[in-house]
Amino acid sequence: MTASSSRARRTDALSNRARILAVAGDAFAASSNTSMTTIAKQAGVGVGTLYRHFPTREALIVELYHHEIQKVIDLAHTLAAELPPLDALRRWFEEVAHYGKLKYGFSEVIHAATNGGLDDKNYEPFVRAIAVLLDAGAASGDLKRDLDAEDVLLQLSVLWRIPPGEDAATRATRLLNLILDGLRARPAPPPGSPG
Amino acid sequence: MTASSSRARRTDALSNRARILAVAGDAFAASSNTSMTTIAKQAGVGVGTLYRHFPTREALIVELYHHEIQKVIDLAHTLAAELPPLDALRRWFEEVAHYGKLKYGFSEVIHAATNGGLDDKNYEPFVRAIAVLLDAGAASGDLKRDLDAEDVLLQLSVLWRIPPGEDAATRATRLLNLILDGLRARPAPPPGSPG
DNA sequence: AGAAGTACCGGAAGGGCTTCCGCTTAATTT
DNA sequence: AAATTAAGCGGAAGCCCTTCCGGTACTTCT
Repeated sequence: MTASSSRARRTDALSNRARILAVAGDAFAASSNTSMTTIAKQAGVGVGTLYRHFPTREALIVELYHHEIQKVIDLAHTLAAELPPLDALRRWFEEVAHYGKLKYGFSEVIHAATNGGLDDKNYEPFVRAIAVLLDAGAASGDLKRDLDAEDVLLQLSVLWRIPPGEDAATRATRLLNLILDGLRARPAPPPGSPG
Repeated sequence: MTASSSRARRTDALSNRARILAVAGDAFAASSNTSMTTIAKQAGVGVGTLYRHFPTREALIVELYHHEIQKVIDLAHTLAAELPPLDALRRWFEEVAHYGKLKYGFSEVIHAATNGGLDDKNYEPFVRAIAVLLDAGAASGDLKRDLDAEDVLLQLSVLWRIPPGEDAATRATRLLNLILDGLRARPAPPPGSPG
């Protein structure tokens, strides 16, 4: 059922693409700001070819971490099914913060999507994963009911903008708690409290 | 008491600096991503001169909006003194969001500071302004007691990363509410509630 | 006024991202 | 097997930010 309109992709194009991904994986692992030119050179192709396959630096990165991103997205669904809503949310946030620190594919997805680039292919599943977690919390009454998944995603993006340093982990935890508390349903104030 | 070590600044340097600032003000107002080269050209100086006066693009922007930034910082102190803590905080956040949208000097300050650039000259007053607001809230019991001003600043930075669009204002408000709820002191859960 | 000293200027140059387009060559047709 | 066609290639070129340094021209001293 694959819509192969006219011709199949050329084999050299295929192998180039694969080689670029392999090289880029190593390159970014070594230094996260390796230049496109360098990657092209190492892969033995011209910049033009690199850009034909990945129209943007961010596109390349997103493609690279595609699998890891998918794993995290899947995790959201698993957690939502297996844990109490609040725990699920917290666990997932922690996972996101962790990955965001190590690799930084997430950060790129958010940034690209947030800044109008990138089609929804990568962004939307992320949003839906959050929505699942939020829905579970809304159903159980632990979370507010009118939460917007994109809002939450935006808040999460703060987690990987924490400047690196020895207290980074502590800050991440603190911020995570603040975010979570913001999402939690507020108990009604006791009657007769000062207005 | 000014430490004028050897000589006074040259008059051409002074006038160049002033002209650059004037030109840059207009240029950024017209298009926030005007290039340094363009600004230099419009100011009738070489890029080298531009960079001698403002070692970085962000430095130029920060200097440009210095006054506005100071105004917002002052406002924090005023509000803290005049309004109930929660109202003061909300009002101030709204102001920050507003300015951040219009100009974007703030965004640059945060970004620069967050990414290790920029000395504290611009960053610290911002943090202290927040601290004042937080302290007032802690004293009145409306806010949590152990809040970190830098954490809150980081959260605020989300406000000016909202993608522009017709619903931007709505989203800003929603996010602002989430952030505020995260900062508010949580009433103790009623005794006997499910753990 | 003239000379000396140096703060400051200007723009070439290096490195980055991305676009463009003439040429190559794999895939397909005859 | 030769011819045809267009997918794909490569790298020059445009624009950006920033650095560097030889030359200029304010200031100051005599």
